[in-house]
Amino acid sequence: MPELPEVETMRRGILPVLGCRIVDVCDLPTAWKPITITPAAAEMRQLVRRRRIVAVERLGKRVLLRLDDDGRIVFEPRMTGLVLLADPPDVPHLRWEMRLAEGSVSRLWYWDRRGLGSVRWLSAEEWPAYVAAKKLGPDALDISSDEFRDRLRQTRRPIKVALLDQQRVAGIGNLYASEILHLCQVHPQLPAHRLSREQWERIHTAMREVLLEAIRYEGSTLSDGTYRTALNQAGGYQNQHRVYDLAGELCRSCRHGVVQRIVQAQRSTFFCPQCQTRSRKSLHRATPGSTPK
DNA sequence: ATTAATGTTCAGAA
DNA sequence: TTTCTGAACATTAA
Repeated sequence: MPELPEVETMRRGILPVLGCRIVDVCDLPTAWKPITITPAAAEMRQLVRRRRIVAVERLGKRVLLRLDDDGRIVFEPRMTGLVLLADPPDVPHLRWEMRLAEGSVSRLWYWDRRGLGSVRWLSAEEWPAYVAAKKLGPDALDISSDEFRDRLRQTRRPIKVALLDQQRVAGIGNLYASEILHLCQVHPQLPAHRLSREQWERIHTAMREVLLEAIRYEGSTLSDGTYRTALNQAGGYQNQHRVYDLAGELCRSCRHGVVQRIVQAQRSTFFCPQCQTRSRKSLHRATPGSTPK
């Protein structure tokens, strides 16, 4: 479940590898099916040994190490992957190791409990082709309001489902989609192609606010505790959630509605039926007594 | 003790 | 073309 804020926190957490030289990389043996690591160990080793790490980047939910030959090592954590500099949660789920020199850290690990994630090396030429093949959209923190609207309004799917489409905008996952729509008071079931310009503006603003605030708190560590920072610390944004996993609780914004859980595209959506209106009209801020029942 | 729920992406079906 | 479903996987709660 690492989404943009969690992956950005990983990126920032491993910044100490900037400028380091790669000594070696190796797959770590695990009791279960190996994760996707390409190219295979021997070839990967040849390709990255002695290369220097010149940038630590992120696109959507992926972390990238750019090397001095413009090749890239790409981590895609999917559900339970972590990029770590120290103190792995356990040893059995360590999947891959990089040894480093000429800097302040000597090891970087990829850890993945469920093993759905991957580690890849892509040449300078392969990287843009990879992004094109995946049809990855612009990063949620880079996209302009106009492009955001242009890309998202071209579907009849519910806005909540559209926000999860990484080909339209990259980085939003199930948790933050609910939080974003709650902040801007847009009903999650509204078809994307029917939203007003004003609503698009509000969603774009809320998207930036929620993601940036979640990064400030170093992401959300849910009750399963899987997500950790690069130094194996829990994030803090789970305590700031307004609707996610809070079904049945009184809405913290309007103090009127009860948070609902519905299912859209086989995923949980949480929202407040009182303040997330189905109307396209602009917001009339809830005034005391104006909304009986 | 078996079953359901969890969450991201992709292949394949409707 | 677009949208929907199921599989991949491991762990925990019911």
